[in-house]
Amino acid sequence: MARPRAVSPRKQPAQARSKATVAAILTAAAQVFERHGYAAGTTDRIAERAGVSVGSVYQYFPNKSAILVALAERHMAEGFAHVGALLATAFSGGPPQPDALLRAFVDGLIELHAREPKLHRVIFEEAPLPAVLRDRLEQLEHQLIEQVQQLLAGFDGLAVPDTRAAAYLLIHCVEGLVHSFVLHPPEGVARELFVTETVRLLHRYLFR
Amino acid sequence: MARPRAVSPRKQPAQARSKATVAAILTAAAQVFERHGYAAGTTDRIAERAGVSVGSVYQYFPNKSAILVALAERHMAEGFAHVGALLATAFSGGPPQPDALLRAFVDGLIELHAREPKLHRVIFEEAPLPAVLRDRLEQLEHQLIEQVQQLLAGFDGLAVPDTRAAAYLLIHCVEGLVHSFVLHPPEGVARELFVTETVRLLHRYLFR
DNA sequence: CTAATATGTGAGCTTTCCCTCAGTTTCGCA
DNA sequence: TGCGAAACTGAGGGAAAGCTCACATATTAG
Repeated sequence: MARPRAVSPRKQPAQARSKATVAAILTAAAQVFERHGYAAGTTDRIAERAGVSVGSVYQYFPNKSAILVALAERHMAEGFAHVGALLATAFSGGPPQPDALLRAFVDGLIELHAREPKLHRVIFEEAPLPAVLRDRLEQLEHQLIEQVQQLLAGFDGLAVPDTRAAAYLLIHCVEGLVHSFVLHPPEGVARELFVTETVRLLHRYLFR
Repeated sequence: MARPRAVSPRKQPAQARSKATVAAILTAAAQVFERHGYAAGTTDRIAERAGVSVGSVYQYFPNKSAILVALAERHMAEGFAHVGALLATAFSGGPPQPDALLRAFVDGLIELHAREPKLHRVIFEEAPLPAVLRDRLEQLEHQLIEQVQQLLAGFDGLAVPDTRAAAYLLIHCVEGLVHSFVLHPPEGVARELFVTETVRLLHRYLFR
């Protein structure tokens, strides 16, 4: 198990064929990582699942870690697109009711996690992400908190002493709840009930 | 990297010397897993750090996974003892005020996570725990939910429609929040503020 | 003191896995 | 159709990690 060396430049896919190969590799990698985790998700297995030889994998990815990074970037891009679209909808009819917004947020996060739940876990919990990505994630979280904070500041009837702390709690509370809910679906708590209760929790925390 | 084979029986430490060895191995393993993670926490490194040879490690643990399991069991035992003592204190002067109880709960969980935060992460997120332990954990979670549910049912002024759902939300919300807080300490949200706000969140969710 | 047992050692066997590269096939184009 | 470039192949090199075992040392019992 050689340590990943300095990232060497790799070919960019030019022909349609090679683009399909890269796509197949990423899809396969997602499946393999989901099933086996990162450590046991070998590049040979990824290649096999993609219907391609190992050599082809290393034509486009300098090492195994790069595959994970590409996957993480794709996952995050999809996530932001999804949530963005959702918020756009919520805002489409003028400033939305807080409850509608909260519900959209919770629902969106569930969809997001439910999309590739195990992969999400591998990316954000199990695998050793390069420092670059870790930093980027942290930065994104800061931005998110800032945005939520400003959103909160625009609401009437707010009952929190510190909007920054409130934004922090809000985000991590929802993230934690949804994460648990998707990864270990509880008995006796259906999705509808879960969402309703989560929204109620947030509402009562935020508003008087 | 050989796959862990069927667990073979190992010696139990009999003399004082070997008990010390086992203790040293566990301590070393905790440190090594904290620093390097599970996959990169090699048995050679653990042995070196413990000041013993690899052979000694394999006298008492059939494989690397068994070391993690022992560590997990110790971690969990300490955790339950800690929380148990804390709740006992909270109940020592008759039935406690909900807020005092919630605060004790949140504080206790923070202490618990802050004790060995990285090891906690390795055990519960990164490493592939054997199915047996996974099951036991799930069972413990069920019990915890049940207990919290009964505790809730004894309170006056409850404002939740479904105590089981409320217990579920309560536990996972706190767990998620504390987990984030300890592992990625936020800027601008001190511990005191964090605890106060978390308690407030829980209180407002639960009570009218 | 001596024998029996418990504990400890560490070189190295075996397996696994990342990754390379010499050679082959396919594609785009004139 | 033929040629250069792009894409692909897969056996195997090299290195790391889990684990063993023949041997050495410490402890205890009689």
